[in-house]
Amino acid sequence: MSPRTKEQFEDIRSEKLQLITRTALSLFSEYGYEATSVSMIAKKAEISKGLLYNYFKSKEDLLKQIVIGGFMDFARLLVTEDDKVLGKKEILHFIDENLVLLKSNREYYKLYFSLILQPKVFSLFNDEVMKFYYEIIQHLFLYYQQKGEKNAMVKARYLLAIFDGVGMHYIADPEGFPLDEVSEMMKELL
Amino acid sequence: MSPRTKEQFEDIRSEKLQLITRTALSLFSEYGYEATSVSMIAKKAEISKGLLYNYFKSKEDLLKQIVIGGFMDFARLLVTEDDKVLGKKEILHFIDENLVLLKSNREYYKLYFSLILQPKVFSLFNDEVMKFYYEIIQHLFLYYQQKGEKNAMVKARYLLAIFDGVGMHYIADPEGFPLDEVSEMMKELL
Amino acid sequence: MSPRTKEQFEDIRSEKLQLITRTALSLFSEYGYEATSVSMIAKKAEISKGLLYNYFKSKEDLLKQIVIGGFMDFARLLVTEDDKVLGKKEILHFIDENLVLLKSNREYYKLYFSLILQPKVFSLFNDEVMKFYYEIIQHLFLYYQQKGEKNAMVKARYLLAIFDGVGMHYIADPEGFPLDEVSEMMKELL
Amino acid sequence: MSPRTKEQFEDIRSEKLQLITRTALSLFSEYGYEATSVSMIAKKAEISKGLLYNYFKSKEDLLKQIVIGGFMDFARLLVTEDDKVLGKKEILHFIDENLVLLKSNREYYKLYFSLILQPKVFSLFNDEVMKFYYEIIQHLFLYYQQKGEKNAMVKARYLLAIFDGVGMHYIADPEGFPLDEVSEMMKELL
DNA sequence: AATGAATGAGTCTTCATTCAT
DNA sequence: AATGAATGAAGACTCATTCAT
Repeated sequence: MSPRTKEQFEDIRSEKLQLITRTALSLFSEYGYEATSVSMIAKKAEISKGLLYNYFKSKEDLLKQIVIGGFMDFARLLVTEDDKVLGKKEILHFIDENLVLLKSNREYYKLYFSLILQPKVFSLFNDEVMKFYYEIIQHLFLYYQQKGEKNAMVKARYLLAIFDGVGMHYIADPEGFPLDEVSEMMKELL
Repeated sequence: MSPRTKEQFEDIRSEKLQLITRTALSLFSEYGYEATSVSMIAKKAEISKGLLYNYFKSKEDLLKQIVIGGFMDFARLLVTEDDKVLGKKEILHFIDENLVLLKSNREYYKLYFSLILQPKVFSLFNDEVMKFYYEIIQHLFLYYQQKGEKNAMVKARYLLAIFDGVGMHYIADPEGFPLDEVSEMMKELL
Repeated sequence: MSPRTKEQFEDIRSEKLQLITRTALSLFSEYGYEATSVSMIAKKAEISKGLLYNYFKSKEDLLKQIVIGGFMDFARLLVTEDDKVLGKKEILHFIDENLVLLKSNREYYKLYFSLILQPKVFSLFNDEVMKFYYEIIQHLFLYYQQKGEKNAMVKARYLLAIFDGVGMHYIADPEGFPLDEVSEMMKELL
Repeated sequence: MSPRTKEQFEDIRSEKLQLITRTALSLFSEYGYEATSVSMIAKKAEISKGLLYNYFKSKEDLLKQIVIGGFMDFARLLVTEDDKVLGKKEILHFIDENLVLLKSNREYYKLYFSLILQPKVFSLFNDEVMKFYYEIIQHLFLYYQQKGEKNAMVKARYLLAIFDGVGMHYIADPEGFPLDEVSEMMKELL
C-alpha cells in the first residue's frame, strides 16, 4: 500500500494496455477488424477476455484507440510552428517522413486503409479524420497559393489523393511497389 | 394452368436477379459488406431470405457476382485491338472513360474501395483483381517505354496508384473533390 | 378423351410413380433419409418438385410407400396356406428366399436397416413392422414347439435376431461378409 | 474477488461436460441425432445454446464424443494380456460382460444402433468402428482356429453378426426379448 | 400433368459482453 | 487486477411445402 505499489500498478496498466493494443493491431491488420474476435486477441495476448474489458470498454473502443493513436503519429509530421505557411523544404520533409512512417508501420497502415472506406467503421472516426484531412489540405493549399499556383486548391487535393493512392499501393504490394522512386516523382509536383 | 414457358421463367429470374443485385450493392455500399445482413437485403428487396439463396449460393457469392460484374465494365475500357501498344490517345480515352464510370457508378466504387484492402474479403477476388492490375500496369509500362521514358515501370505503377488515390478521394467526397480538374492534371503525366 | 387416353394417363402415373420411388430409394439409401432433400430427388428423377407432390403428399409419405413396399416383398416369403404350421422345408425355403431378396435388394435393405432403429422415423412404421415381426415369431415359435423344443419362444426370437444381425452385417460389408456360408450355419439351428 | 482457482474451473467444466453429454445422449437416443436440435439439448440441460459450443466444437463433435466414449467402454471388454489368443473362458466372459453393458447402457446402444447404418452420420466414425470390428473378428477367428474349426473366419463373422442382431433386438424390445436365455444359446456356438 | 419461383420456420453456429469469484 | 464460464441476440443458410401459371 506504499506509493511505489501504486506506481507499479500503473506500470502494469500501461504495459498491459500496450500489449493488448499491439496484439489487436497485429490481428486486425492480418484478418480485418470484423474477422478478428475478442477471444482471438485475448488468446494471442495471453490474457483473459475479462481483462481486456478492464482496459477498453468495447471492441469498438479498442479499435478507436488504435486508429486514433496511429493517427496522432501521422499528425505530428505536419506540426509546424503555429500557422506559418509551409515552405517547399517542409513539404519535402513531410513527404519523406511520411515514407518512413509508412515503411515502419505497415501493419497500422494496412489496418488504416482497410478501414478508411468502410462505411460502418469509418463513421467512428469521421470527425477526427475529416478535421485532419482538411487541415492538411489547408496547408498544401497555402503552399501552392504562396507559390503563385493558379489551381492551388485543386493541386492540394490532388497531392493528397496521390499520397493515399501511393500509400495504398505500397501497402498492397510492399515488395513490388517502387516506393522510393515514386516518392521522388511526387516531389516534382511541388 | 399449363406451366409457365421457359421464357417466362427466364424473365422472372433475370428480373429478380437484378433486383437482388441492385439492392445488395446499394446496402453493401452504404453499410459495408460485413455489416449488411442477408435479412436486410431480403427485407429491402421485399423478398424472402430463402429466395435470395435461389439465386446466389451464398452471401459471399452475391458479393462476388457484384464485384466481378463491375470489374468487367472497367476491364472493357482497356480492351484494345489485340496487343497493340497503346498510344497517347488511347490512354487519354482510358482516363476519360474511367471518370465517366466513376461518376456513374459511385455505389459500386464505394463498395470496391471498401473491399480492396480488407484481408478476409479481398482474398475472394485476389486472383482476378491481381491479374487485371498487372495487365493495366503492363499496358502503361509499354506506353511509357515506347515514349522513351527511363523509368517506365515506375511511372506505370505511379500512375495506377494515382488512379486509385483519386478515385478514393472522389468517392469519399464526391461533392467536394474536383474530379475533372484533377483528371486534367493527371493527363500531364502522360 | 377416349378410354385409351385415360389408360395412357394411368400408365404415365404409374411410370412416374415408379421413377420417383426408385430414385428416392437410391438416394435415401446412399445418403440417408434426412440428408436427402426433395430437391435432390426431383433433380435426379428429372422432374419438378411440384410433380413429386402430385404423387406423394409429403416426403414422409414417400418414405413410407417405399418402406412398406419393400416390406410387402419380404412378407410374401412367409405366406403359407393359411395358418398351417411350417415344416422344416418351408423354413429352409424361407431362409433361402430371404438371402435372394437380400442380395438383390441391397439398396432397400440398406435403407431399411438405416431406419429400423431410428426413433423418429421408425415410429412411422411401428405398427406395421411390429405386427409383422410378431407374425414371424409366431411361425417360428410354432415350428420349434412342434419339433418338441423346450425353449421354443426363446429359439424363435433368437433366430429372428440372427436374421437381422446377419442381414445387417451383409449390408454393411457385402463383399467381405460370407453370406452363403453363414446361412448354412443358420440352418443348423433348425 | 480473486479469480477462481484452476481446480474450481476444472470442476465446473467437467460437471457441465457431463451434464451436456448425458442430456444429449438421452435426447439423441430418444429422438435420433438429426431430429434432436441443439436448442433442445440446451433447453433440457438448462444452459444457453452458446455454452454448449464452449464445450464442443459442433453438434457433430458432441455426437462423436458420445459415441467414441461409449465405444471405449466396449473396447475395454476385449483387452487381453497382449496378443494372447483368447480361450473359451475369456470369450464367455466377453459375452457376459457385453450383456451387462447392454443392459446398463441401453440409451447408448439405442443411439449406437440408430447410427450404425446411417450413411452420412456413420462416416464420422467409420475408421474407429471398422478398426475395432476387425480387431474383434481377428480375436474370434484365432479362437476358432486354435479350436481346430474348419471355417474359423466364417464362424467369427457369424458370431459377431449374432452379437449385433441380439443387441438390436434387445434394444428394440427390452421387456420382451429374452436376453439371458438367448445369450446362453450363443455360448453353444463356442 | 407439370413447372420452378417463392416462402418462412427452423437449423447450426458465432461472438461481444457480463459477472461471480 | 484477473479469470473464463455463461449468456443471448444475431448471423448465414436449408428445405419441405405451396401456388400461380
